Amino acid sequence: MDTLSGMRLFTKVVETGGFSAAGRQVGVNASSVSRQVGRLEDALGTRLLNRSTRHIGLTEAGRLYYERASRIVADVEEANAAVAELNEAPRGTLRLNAPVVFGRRYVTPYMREFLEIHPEVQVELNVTDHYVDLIEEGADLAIRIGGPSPSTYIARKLATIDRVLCASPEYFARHGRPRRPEDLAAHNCVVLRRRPGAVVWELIGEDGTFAVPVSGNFASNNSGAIAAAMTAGIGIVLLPVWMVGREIQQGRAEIVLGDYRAHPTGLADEVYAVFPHARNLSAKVRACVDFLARKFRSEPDFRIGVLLHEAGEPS
Amino acid sequence: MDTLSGMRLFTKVVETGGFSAAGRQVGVNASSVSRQVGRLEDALGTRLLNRSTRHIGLTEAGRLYYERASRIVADVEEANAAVAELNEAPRGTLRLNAPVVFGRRYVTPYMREFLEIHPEVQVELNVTDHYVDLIEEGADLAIRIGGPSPSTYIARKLATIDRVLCASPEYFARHGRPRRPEDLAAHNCVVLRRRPGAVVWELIGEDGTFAVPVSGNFASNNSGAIAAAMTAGIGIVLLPVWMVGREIQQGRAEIVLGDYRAHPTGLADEVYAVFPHARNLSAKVRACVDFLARKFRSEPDFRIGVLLHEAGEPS
DNA sequence: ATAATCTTTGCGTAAATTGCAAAGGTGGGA
DNA sequence: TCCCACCTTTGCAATTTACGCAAAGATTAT
Repeated sequence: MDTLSGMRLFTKVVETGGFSAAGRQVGVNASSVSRQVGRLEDALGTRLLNRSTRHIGLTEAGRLYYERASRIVADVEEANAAVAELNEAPRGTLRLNAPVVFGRRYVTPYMREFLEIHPEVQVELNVTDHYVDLIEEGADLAIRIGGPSPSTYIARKLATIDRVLCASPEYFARHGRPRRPEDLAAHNCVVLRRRPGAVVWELIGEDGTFAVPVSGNFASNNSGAIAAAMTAGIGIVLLPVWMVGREIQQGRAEIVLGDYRAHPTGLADEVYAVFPHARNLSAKVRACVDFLARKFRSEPDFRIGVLLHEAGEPS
Repeated sequence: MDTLSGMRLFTKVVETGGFSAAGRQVGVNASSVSRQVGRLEDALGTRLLNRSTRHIGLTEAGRLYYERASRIVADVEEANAAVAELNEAPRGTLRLNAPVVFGRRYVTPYMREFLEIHPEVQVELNVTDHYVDLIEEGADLAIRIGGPSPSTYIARKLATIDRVLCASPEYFARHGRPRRPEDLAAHNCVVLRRRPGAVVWELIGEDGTFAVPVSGNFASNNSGAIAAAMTAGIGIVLLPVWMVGREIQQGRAEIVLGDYRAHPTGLADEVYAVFPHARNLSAKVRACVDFLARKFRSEPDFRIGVLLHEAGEPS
């Protein structure tokens, strides 16, 4: 039986001085009140109320129980209110995980505005490139690039980031520029490879989609290393624009095949917010996810457009 | 839904670190635990636990709620224990009502032993001959003589008190003694009369039952006044032995027709314990009622025997 | 790789609860 | 003094709710 409901009704009966009055105030039939209080009494093994048709009197046990019950009922309501209040608006500590480089560039800077919008939120940002289990870590939210996440979690895509083909001017000076997607097969391509196997770059242009098997004498599972290899002149890379934008603007890298777009692979060009289950999602997590999604949608660093204009190539 | 049960299970889950473990400890199916906690979360509108198949993690709201919930659960158990403790043995304040004279003679004196037997009981004795409503008065128990009680209450008969026919020696000297029940009709009988109407004394003897209409030039609704009238020599009375025992022993009254017993009328010769409803009767009330019933059963003042022996009449 | 364990959900049955109506009873007003 | 309004309780039928079992989906340890 529902002890708490019985306690609530019991206190109401005591306060209103009758079963009918209590029922009217709570909005249930008087018979329900009678039965619930009766059940409570049976569960306690004691009579709490002495009833006559006209008056209600508290037993000694009833007096004893009433004081405790009314406090308990109040405590429950307070607990509910506390939880509700916590979630009616973003509030509390948000434990956030993000990759090192991406986080430093595109999460931390935005947090200033997020904290201004939600003054009752405290952010605890944990940057790491290692995979951490959200629940074990006690984290609320993780920003992840690429990889799939266990089905225990919800992954919401925050952004798809354009990737560009580029290499250093030095490389192009020595090996020439590819003019068509197929040309890439003959170039030294520096690929991001997380697990053994062939790598295929899929390029989409006005003249169709091209899947080009690429290879080279350098590969890595870390896109930062790929970028460094590109800067070092090792070969052509296909990287998210934010990773190579600065090099391009500074002339240390040049875009090729700018008319083509890379087909998203989910390896390095999709940004996800990962958090435990969507049902009853806390307001702070929802707010942060929405905030980042909005910001990332208009983040110029994720789009190739600007770079092409600056580089002088037609989009 | 049963909020309290949900809270209890939620705290158990937190403490045991899993739904299955909690279920095993409480003795319910793990699915029930899952659903109850889920219902609680839905009711609160917040997720309390982050679950993976292996680990359980508290949400911030969960942490907040856990502290309150565990305290509430403990409070409820304490409240239940307090009430149970109050009733596992006679304990607490017993508010007792009794008639003035009868109470002074046969209740108060016994209370000393009762209080020694039940050291945790405090008795608050209210003596009055007025009818008081138990519930309005806040009383637990009333000792009543005779009268019926409203059906709201339980009336348990504690004793039936023998009544004796007697008058003062002076009266007998002037009017003679009745030898047969029928003789009473010719005597001046002092009757207890609560409402208008004829009074009939029913006497039961070895030779049969006799219903004798009696009358006289003095009547009252108060048995003390009847006794006083008898002592004053006004006439013959039919009174409970305890009211006239002393007078008989001191020779100020003499028994007649001692071989006959009065049929109980419920006017002055039945002692009741009256208390609200028997279900979930508190231990202190039960103890007191049982105690008085036991005492009254062996109370010599209620039996005619001793008086007859002392008076020299055969029983 | 396999087995064991954990959470969740579908499903059928069992139990509990609710509102309505009637009964039994009390107190105030005419 | 009688009558009426109101109170509490209980029977009854219908609805809602809860429970256990079994299976699914998934992860960890052997």
